[in-house]
Amino acid sequence: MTASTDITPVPERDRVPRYEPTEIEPHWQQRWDELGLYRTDLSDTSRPRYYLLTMYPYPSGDLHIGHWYICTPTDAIARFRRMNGDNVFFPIGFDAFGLPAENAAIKSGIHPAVWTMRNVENMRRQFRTMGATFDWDSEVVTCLPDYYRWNQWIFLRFLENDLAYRRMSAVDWCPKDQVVLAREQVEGADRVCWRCGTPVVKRDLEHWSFRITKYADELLDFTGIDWPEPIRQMQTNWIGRSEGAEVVFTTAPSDHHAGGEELRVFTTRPDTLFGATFMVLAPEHPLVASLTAPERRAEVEAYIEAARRRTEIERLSTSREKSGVSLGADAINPVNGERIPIWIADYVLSGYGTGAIMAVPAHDERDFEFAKVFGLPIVRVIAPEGAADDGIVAEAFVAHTPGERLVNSGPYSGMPADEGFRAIVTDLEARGQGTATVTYRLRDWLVSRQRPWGTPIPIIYCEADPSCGIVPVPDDQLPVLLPDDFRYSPEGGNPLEQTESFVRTTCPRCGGPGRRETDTMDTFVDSSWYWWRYLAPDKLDGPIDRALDDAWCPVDQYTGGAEHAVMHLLYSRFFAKALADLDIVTEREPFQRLFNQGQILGADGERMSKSRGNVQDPDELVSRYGADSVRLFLMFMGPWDQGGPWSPTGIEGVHRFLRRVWAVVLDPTGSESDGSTVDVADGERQVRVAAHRALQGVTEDHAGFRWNTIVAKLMELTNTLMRFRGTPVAGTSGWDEATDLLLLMLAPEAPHIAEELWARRLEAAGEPWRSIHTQAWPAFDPALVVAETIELPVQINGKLRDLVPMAPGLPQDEIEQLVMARPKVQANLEGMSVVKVVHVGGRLVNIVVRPAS
RNA sequence: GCGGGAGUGGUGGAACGGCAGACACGCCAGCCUUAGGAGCUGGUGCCGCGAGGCGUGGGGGUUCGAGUCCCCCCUCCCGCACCA
Repeated sequence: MTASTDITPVPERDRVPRYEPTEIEPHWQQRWDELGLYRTDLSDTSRPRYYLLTMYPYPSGDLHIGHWYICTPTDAIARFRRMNGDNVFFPIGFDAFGLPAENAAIKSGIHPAVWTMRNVENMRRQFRTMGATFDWDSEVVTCLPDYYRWNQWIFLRFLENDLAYRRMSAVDWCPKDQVVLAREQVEGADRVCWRCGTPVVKRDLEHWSFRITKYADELLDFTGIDWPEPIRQMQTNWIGRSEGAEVVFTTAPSDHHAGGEELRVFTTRPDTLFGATFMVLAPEHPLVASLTAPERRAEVEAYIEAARRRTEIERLSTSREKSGVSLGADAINPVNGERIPIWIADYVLSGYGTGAIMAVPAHDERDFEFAKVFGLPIVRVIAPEGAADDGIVAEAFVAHTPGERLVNSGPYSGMPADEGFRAIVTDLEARGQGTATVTYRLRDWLVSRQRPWGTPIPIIYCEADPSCGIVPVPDDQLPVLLPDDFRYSPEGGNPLEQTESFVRTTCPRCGGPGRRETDTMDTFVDSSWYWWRYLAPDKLDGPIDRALDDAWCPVDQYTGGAEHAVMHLLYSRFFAKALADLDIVTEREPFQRLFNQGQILGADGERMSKSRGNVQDPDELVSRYGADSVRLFLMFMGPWDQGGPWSPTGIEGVHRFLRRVWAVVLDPTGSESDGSTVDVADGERQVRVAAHRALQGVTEDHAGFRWNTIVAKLMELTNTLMRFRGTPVAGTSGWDEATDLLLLMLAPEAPHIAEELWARRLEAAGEPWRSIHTQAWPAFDPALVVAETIELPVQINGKLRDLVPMAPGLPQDEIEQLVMARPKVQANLEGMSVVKVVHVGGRLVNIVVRPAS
């Protein structure tokens, strides 16, 4: 009371609170949640629908920065679409079956279900800190029976419609642990089991498969969907359609072999049939054993054994020297009756085509190399126009050229290659020795997994009556539940096999004893239809609500990692087509528009994984800088489809930016000005122009998800506002307009700070609160974005020489007059004669000159 | 190896075939502050005192003009069918 004069009055502007993201962010997250701002009314048809889907995560335990990189820009899309008037549905869930839970179970004895659900709990909590607008009411968790029973239901429908079937397939097998190994569980160049170091072998097992190849041609057709070209190309190459012919060779009789067996080969070049100088079978080909001459048996068997240890990637490598073994038997070429030797080689795969090829070394690079290594004959049968046929073939002639003709091809010699192709196939067909055929590289989808943590395949093997055989579990007995008591035994194998309570059952057909199928489904089955389940996660009488499917699908926008370019995205397309044929859904393509963002790698440039110890924990960044800064930083890093190594350098920059936004909005009169006087009207115009130009750019950038340039434009606008902060411009309505636009533009990307500042401005203006996230996206004023004067770049011979200020839109002759009058231009034209002057739409002038003679 | 993508300052990156380096990080200088891992102002591709020259992984080409289009090569990333 007495010493009041000693107290320095606190200046007005010091009362502006600091930007404390950790205080405002949880507040708004809670508020949005309470208001149900992002719970989507799926029955609302008054607004255009926008189904925004992002690839659901595996519940590994903790969210890492990669999840933020996928989810937070996607959330910005959701918020932007809402501001543009759409009814946005943006769900999330968990891809909850998979290997890591099994590994944890083996290591610590925790049941995979317990481990998984604990992780789900934790990740739900972490997801909330993103400030993302997920509709949690629609969540699905695929390891829960409510979800996986419908995998089983769909499997049974596939089975009924011949889309699911059993076949033999080779898998990587650890002989010691008695388990099938995933590719990532096979380590090193010597291919040993990750757990025990035992060399891995290939083993043939009976497997369930889905008949995706039935849809191969339809999957090649991307009409009507808006997908990135590289992804379409990768899928197209993966499907690998090739047109050609299946040609029937016959085995020739020999001492050890009676002959007369059919040997079918697939070739894309039946026109080269006369150039086939040997034949190559895959080492796994069923006729190998009977064709092998006794004296060659030891060598052949050793080669087969070696091939079975190789990966497909190795076998197809073109950099490896070709290897192979002759069987000591011949085949007869159906076009000319010639005998050619039969070899086996690992570059021929049993799963592609017929597992056998006719080798035409003159016209196939691999066959050419093989022939060189083993000294086999090379006969040219296609000659480019005008080529001298000297009989020497220096390299395989593969490319098609106009005017190429068949040579050395009996009656077909002289024909153009494409005509020869057709003639040979027609003649073979007439004699029953060949047919025109289309082959695909795509193989049917092997869905069986010999693992305990997946959807049980709903099949029972009857042990009482052989006529029952393989019996599907009736729908009313679904779900086939996973046992909650299985144990990993030290002997290995699939624990389900050892769980009597699971395996022992009764045959649904005869009531006798039966064994359950212990294979579970590939987790890609779960992820091939989950977006439909989001629409009705609690539906009890079927997997998919048809009315909601019709109202909301296909998904308008799908976002997720490019590492899923082929498999997940192809399987999902297959499901849409198969389910449409079964009349379960309507649309045949699941995702209208696709965007694949890049991957965030560890600081070491390697894929982030716990085992590498290069995982970036976002929680730490959030507690230090706030979610908005982390979101903005991830968006600012670079193009979204690029990804890159993680480096926190630079997060300070976006954080500083948000602090400047805070200061500019809450404290526009703060005295950071340099004191020079400004023209208020001009300044007001400048901030309005800056705001509307930013708005134009930001709106455009949103269409292409160019977050980095959006953030840069908002920074530029803020920098402009900073220049006028503390000047009378800050009190004008133009300033207010610019700050409002800044906040509205910032709202999708940095939702908390935008909401907080918006609320404070409303409060200061005495208006009732309304969320910035329900405001309409503003429209820019076209009159403000056109330039009043321009500086026209002038080039001489393509090199920049001058910038000429002028009004925009002048006619070419006036521009030329102004340009030619410039001293710099004159100086550069000294001793030159002008060849021509190129005008580029009033944006640039290039004067082409050469030395005057 | 095959298929797809990417290489731009010290760093992340920007740039309808038309002013290379926007916007940031970092660094340098100055200001402000009792203080700063705070804030503000200015500078910053390389060579050169300068005029100017050189510059987008390397080499060729198309074009009045190329980071951008075409061909060859190098490096890195993603996928290759049981990781998800």
